[in-house]
Amino acid sequence: MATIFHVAEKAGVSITTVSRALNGYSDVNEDTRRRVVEIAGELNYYPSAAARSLRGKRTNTIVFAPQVHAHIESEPFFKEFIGALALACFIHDLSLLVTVADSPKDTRELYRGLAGSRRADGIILADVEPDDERIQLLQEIHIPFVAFGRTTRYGDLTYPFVDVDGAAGMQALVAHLYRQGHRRIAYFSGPFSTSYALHRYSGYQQGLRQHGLVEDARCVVHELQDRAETQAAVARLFALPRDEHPTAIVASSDRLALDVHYALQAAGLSIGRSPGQIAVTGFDDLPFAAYVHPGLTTVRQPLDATCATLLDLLVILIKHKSEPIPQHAEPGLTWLGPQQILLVPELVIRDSA
Amino acid sequence: MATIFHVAEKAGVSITTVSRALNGYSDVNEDTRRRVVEIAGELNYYPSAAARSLRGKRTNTIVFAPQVHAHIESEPFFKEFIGALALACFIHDLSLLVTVADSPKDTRELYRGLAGSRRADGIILADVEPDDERIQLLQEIHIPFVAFGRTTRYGDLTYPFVDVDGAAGMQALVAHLYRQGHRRIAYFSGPFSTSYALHRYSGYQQGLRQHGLVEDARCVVHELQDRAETQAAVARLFALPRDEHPTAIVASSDRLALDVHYALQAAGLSIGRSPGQIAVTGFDDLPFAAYVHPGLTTVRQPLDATCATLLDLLVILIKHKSEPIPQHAEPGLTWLGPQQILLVPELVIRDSA
DNA sequence: CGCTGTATCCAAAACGTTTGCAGTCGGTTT
DNA sequence: AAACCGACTGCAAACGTTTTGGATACAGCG
Repeated sequence: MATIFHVAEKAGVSITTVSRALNGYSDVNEDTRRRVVEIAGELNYYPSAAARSLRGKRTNTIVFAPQVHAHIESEPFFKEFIGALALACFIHDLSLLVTVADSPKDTRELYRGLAGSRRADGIILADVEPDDERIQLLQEIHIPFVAFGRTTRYGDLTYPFVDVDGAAGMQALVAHLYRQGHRRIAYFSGPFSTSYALHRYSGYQQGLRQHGLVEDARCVVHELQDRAETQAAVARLFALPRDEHPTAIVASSDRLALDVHYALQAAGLSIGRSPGQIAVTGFDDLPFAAYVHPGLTTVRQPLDATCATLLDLLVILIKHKSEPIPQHAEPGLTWLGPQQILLVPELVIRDSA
Repeated sequence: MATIFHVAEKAGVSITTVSRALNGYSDVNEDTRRRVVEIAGELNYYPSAAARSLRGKRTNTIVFAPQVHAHIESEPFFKEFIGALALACFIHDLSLLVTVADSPKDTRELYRGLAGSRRADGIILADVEPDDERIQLLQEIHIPFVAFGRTTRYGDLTYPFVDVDGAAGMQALVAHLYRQGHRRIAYFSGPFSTSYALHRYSGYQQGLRQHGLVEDARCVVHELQDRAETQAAVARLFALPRDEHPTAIVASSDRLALDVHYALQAAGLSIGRSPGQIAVTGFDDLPFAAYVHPGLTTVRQPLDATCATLLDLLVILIKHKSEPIPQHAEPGLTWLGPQQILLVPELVIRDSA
């Protein structure tokens, strides 16, 4: 395997010159550089990542370290997320390390190990919980990180995050349903152990208020875990007096919406936007939201933009360490704090509502 | 940040002893070891990954390097795959690097760079094409790798792979349909640019032959790309004379099956196992196969077993470099060659067939 | 008392880079 | 003529480990 020595020898220069030539320093003769570059190519030379990160203090690697098994609810979305993140990393010329740990204890240990072994320059967090202890841990450890999602008490703490405005998305959804004539809108939510579930629910509530509707406790179901529970909840809904049946069901995620979808179809109810049909909506715009019939009306999380923003922020953090961050304005993007960005999602109207 | 020197100093021993104590060598006093371990803990010491892999020749990292954008067809499955792979890596105590490249040219460069920079000990390939040039490249480069999937001419070449027996899966599916009374079984396939599509198709053909059925060219559609094409193909199927309508449609993947599902529902046709309904089957058992109504009958790719096997094989390859590989027998697992393993998939019967 | 064996420990080399500092060599300024 | 400058180039240190090949001390043995 070729090292910098081989290149230096063959080019008849010192390793210093090879290094400088390859790294684009200005103090090397243009002819020399060309020769070095050519020979490096011939020899198939690539600098050793290990040596490089040992010497310089950078690994050019970031790690995506989700809590797996935390909530099955969010799994399908995070698989999508990884894909988008990998692509964004490629664009930023970064390597992406993916780690998972089973238990919270493992997670703590994992993060410490990651930081301690200097395996990565920064961490991307996801699946943030309402009062997520990992954030404090990472701040103590002193490793650059950006979270995808907020704790609910983000007012107190300042830590960098990017989030999609779940409340705004839900409001848009409710507004859409209201325009379509719906007045009895049910809400199904997954567990409140992730913060986005809370934000989305509060968006639903705000949406109702904005249109003068009142929340009907019998039509709001929380902490839904699996399909059986969802099916039972749907059954309860339609066991209400006929004139109190909801005409639309808003679900806190696409996965849950698909469960609702299934339950309605299994119950022989028709889904859609026409009168007499039940409207169903989701959140996330997973690829499979378009695969059911009728297609699921939902809110698209701007995955590519989210990942790009996450990385932008993280890269800045890594570079500046603790210097202040420049805040530039951009459309579709709100700065909540110095390192806190909110992205607005987009309504995707299909046939289910 | 604590280094081995700090630990050594505080423990009053040399760095050699610290290293050996922490790595479980036998020639260090048990008392000393305990003290070292304790102090390492206090100091939050973790060995530098860079230094370690610079010195020892191992990174304890493997890289998953799929060809992205090659075929959208296979995307959803590979997102699932990453998740399973990450978990398997965690179990093997390996780090997982995920890289993607857009173009084949980038891919070549990416692989060379990966090997040249010694960033990882081995590579996991996926999405193997019928005549995949990457395999030759990797053999030239001389980096341990295992492919998930086969080239179609795997007879000639010997390279390590793990694959799920698509042909066997399809045969099981056809047999199941035959038992259910189906005699006119259509086949829809995605592009033949991936080898598994070929294997699955040949399994379908074998399945027909085994039951004395003959392939009807009008009922076999290849190279289906998007939903519009699928919808058109379904329409053509049911434009045939009534008594020549297929009673079942076998799709080469779940994704495609869901398109068929959608097309049938949109055409007002009923899907299911009862007489008069159209049966639909898929392949992969994506999570969403269970989310449509009726649930999709399909063939489950044993994802966890696949990833575990891939890693087992790769780890052996890394350790032995070029020594012969021990071949141990196990249920549900066939050795095609010295480093070539075939896993048998499992039929998952739901309500769509 | 010297020799061998065992249990423990350590110094130093090596891994492949990047970079601070110092050198060389023409040409230009004072 | 001396001093200086700019453009290049090279030496050697440093990054944090693991490992090789001893050292040291102490016990048992003849």
